[in-house]
Amino acid sequence: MNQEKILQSLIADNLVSASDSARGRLLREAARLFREKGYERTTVRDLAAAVGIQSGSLFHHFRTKEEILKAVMVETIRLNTAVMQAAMGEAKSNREKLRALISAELESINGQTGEAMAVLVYEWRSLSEASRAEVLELRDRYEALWLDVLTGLKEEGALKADPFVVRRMLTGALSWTVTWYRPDRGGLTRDGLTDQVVAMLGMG
Amino acid sequence: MNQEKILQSLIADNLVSASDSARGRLLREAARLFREKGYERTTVRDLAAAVGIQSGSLFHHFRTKEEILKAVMVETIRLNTAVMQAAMGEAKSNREKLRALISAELESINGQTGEAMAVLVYEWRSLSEASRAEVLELRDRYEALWLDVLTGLKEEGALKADPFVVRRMLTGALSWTVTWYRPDRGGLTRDGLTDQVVAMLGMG
DNA sequence: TTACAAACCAAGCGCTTGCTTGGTATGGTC
DNA sequence: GACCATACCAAGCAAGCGCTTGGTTTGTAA
Repeated sequence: MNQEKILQSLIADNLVSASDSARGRLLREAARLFREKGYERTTVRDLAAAVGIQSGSLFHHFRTKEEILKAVMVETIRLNTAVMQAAMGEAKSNREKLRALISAELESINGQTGEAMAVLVYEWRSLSEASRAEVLELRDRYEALWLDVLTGLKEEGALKADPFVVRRMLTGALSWTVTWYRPDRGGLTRDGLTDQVVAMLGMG
Repeated sequence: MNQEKILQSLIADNLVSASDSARGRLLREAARLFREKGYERTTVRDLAAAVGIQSGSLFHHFRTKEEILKAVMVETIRLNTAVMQAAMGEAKSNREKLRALISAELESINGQTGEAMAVLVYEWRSLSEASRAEVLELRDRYEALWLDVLTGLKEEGALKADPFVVRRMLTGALSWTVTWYRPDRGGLTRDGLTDQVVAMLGMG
């Protein structure tokens, strides 16, 4: 699988942690807890218990609790940016690229990295000013992928509305799916959901 | 103004607090602080300082800190449901009703009640199970307004996608505007933004 | 076997938190 | 003038918080 190869190379470059490492396991549990209870309501004792160590031992791996939150966010953006770039690489036209982006973002939000993506959306206020800047810079690079495609579609005349406005509407609509979309519980498949979004934009 | 009359009658029925009452002032400041820093990071000392009293005096008006959060949410939903019903009452067709709903929700999110609406979206995890149920019941009544109109449009053939899916996409897209839309800072007016959303649904 | 760093534990410090308590000022009612 | 409810203050308690500390176990390599 392509996504697996991307993950491997990111791990090799030390840009994200392997999920079977101590650090990776901690970050996965942290994402789960942060999403479930929120960052502030999750204590370092909760985090430690989730990976089976004492609370003090956390601070051997991370200097502060906030650093854990930042790591969850940074690694998630890195992974998803790489996955997006790969998904787009296979598409020829801008229409196909847009569909690939929508599908990939739905996968990010509702798949393996879903919990971390929710943390990214809901918990940015808990970051310090410095960490926020760092995360935002990565986020900007991710957003540039979208804007390139949408601007292309605008120039082709396929899109009438402002690319920035459309991207922002899509950000809200797609990230909100995390609160209601359950692909397992019958009904809509991920492809079906992607179809609906594309149709909503008048690009079916 | 019509909205003012609605507010007056809700105040008379004791369903929302007058903004010049002690309770109303506290709830307004609470919404501001909860949105700005998040519920957990806002201390009762912050809240008390914002209205110029001692922290202990808060508990003369509310039994717990959580009760303040619940009150912010409950009163906001009550007000916005009433405003929505009024906005829809003036519309004839389902198309007009949908436009009225979108416009009114954008107003809720980006106008006076914007801070409270953001709290409603971001802070529900901080509610106890009991409070959450109470808020959700009010929320369901609010959502029914949307679903009635969207289902009507579906039956008329004006809408192709599933009403539930469309409503959920709209919920995400519209509530997300709070993070980027600044009507004061030039550019898009509220009407212009409403136009773009309507057009996005193929109903321009 | 020795040496040493990484990973962890047990205990608890210092601080902040939500909330309680006992008491006081104010204004209206009989 | 006595009474009382409402709104508030000043002080602080008990619990929980992030994080530190000093010491122990575990894995690796010479």
